[in-house]
Amino acid sequence: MADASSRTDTSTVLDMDDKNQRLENGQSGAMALASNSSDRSDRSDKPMDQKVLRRLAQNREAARKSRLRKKAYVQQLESSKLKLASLEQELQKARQQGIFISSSGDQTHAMSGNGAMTFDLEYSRWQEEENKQINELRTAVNAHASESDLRLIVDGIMAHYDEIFRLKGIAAKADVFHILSGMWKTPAERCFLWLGGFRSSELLKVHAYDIDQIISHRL
DNA sequence: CGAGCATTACCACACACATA
DNA sequence: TATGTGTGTGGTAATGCTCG
Repeated sequence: MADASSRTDTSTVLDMDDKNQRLENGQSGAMALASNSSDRSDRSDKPMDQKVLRRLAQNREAARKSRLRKKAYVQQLESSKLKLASLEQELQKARQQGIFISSSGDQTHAMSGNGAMTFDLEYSRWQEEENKQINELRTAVNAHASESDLRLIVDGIMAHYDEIFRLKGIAAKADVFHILSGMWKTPAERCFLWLGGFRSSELLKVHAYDIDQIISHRL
């Protein structure tokens, strides 16, 4: 099929050259149409001809560009489709591996392995979505979008952050050490946390009072 | 409101391929 | 080998949208 189309391309290019030649020689249908219309209005022949020819040429070019844009859009959709299929396959594989681990002997490792892996996958997807939303917000601001439109986007971003807290909650139940270690973060995030002097033990200090209460209650 | 532009339907044409 | 069919491509006209 590709072979056929490429050959068609060559032929149509040749065809185009031929048509252009005819156009230049004034033998095309367009020229005939222009001359017919100018016959009807025999006041200003040349300006009309020039105007019609210019319009035809512009429209020809516009149609060509429009088709190229459409082709690029379709190609982009196709590649997105392939990428999505590949991601789904990857996710499926990861889930299967998780199930496999959880069905093996050591339940502690099984849960932690599955939870951590799932969270890492979810987090990378969350980050992709976050980038998209930030870009959308940036575009809307640059385009001077209305207050309500901006509010909608910001609300979406806030909801998106709620989602990561929810995911962290689930992941912490499965493997709290994975979440505390921060190994799921990007290198840049880890760098900023290091610069800020963050230690996982800070979380214990924050909850020290609660922990005391729980322990004393149990005793 | 008119000019300019983008998109799309329709058409003609060329080509590849299948089939009688 | 002639012919029918499917497909790709480009030109033109019609239409809708935007902008000054």
